[in-house]
Amino acid sequence: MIDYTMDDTEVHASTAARGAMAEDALDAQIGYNLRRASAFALNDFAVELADAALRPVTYGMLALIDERPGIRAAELCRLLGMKSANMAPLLAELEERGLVERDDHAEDKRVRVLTLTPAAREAMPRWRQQVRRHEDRFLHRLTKKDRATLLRMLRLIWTDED
Amino acid sequence: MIDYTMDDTEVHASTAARGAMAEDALDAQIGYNLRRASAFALNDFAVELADAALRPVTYGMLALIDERPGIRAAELCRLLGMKSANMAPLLAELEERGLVERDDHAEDKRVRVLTLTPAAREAMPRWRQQVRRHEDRFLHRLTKKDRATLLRMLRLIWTDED
DNA sequence: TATTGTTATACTCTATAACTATA
DNA sequence: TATAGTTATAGAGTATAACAATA
Repeated sequence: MIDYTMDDTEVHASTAARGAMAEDALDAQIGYNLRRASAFALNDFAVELADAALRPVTYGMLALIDERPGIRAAELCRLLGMKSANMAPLLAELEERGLVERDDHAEDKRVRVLTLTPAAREAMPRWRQQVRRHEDRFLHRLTKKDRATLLRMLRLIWTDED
Repeated sequence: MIDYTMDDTEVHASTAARGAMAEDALDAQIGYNLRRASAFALNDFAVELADAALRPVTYGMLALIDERPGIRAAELCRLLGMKSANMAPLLAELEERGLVERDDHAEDKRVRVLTLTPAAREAMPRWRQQVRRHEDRFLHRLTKKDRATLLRMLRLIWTDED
């Protein structure tokens, strides 16, 4: 059993003097550190995928369409936690760039069915490799075991399953 | 030496068919899950602190000024990872709302020295309690030990120390 | 009536550039 | 020259509202 109790000497003098707990320090808040870590990773992603002109959101869309070819736009929204109002212009951009195809559904005329173009399918392995490099870079201080633990905990935060 | 080979049974059929590794699945990427978890927490923060009209960024500013009264604006920027160009209007907003005081530095006339107003100092304990409630809510599926581990790993991602 | 997808619009956060006042 | 702070502006992400077409 590991003891994670905060050492009182780590409490900033001025906060302790006013009775605020170490638990309340901004540095001790997971939400704050989650936001900083996410911002750090987003920034690193932008650097690594700059030449591909892919941002985390657009890469996520491509990756999921590649994993589930023929997926509906509404389903893509649901899986990525996006509003369809925000998805529409991004799909238009990816279609314009020749990466995504939007086809009519056979039975339901409201539905748009999504697939990657051959060009995008061909590029995906290289983009995936860049993402792997990006992850290895911003996670370089975490062991493989750490990373698996982190992944599990992050999923516990935002998903309902497991 | 640890074996990091992915179990083939976890590979989604359609991706495995095209030779993509499970490691490459969007769901398996820490960056993606970090972004989703952070977005989830940000949203929950907004709900909990809506009545106080505080967002994560403005709360962070108040919390740090409270921890380090008399801090310089430039130092606040550095600690929070913000550009001074973005900090300025937020400080103006908080001053306008009677929460922050901006005073001239005694020796260096360029510097603005920041303190909480008595009203803000009085309100901080309630806001801190709301933040604790928020953290307990979005982290309810993580044990205390999990949370300490998560905190450590998030810091390893975005900070240089430790 | 409900769902799919779209357009329009607004807000927050972040980024760069240009500027001033001061060191 | 360099630093502290400000203003202006633009981009990316996300939110709601309103709408047309279809189920």
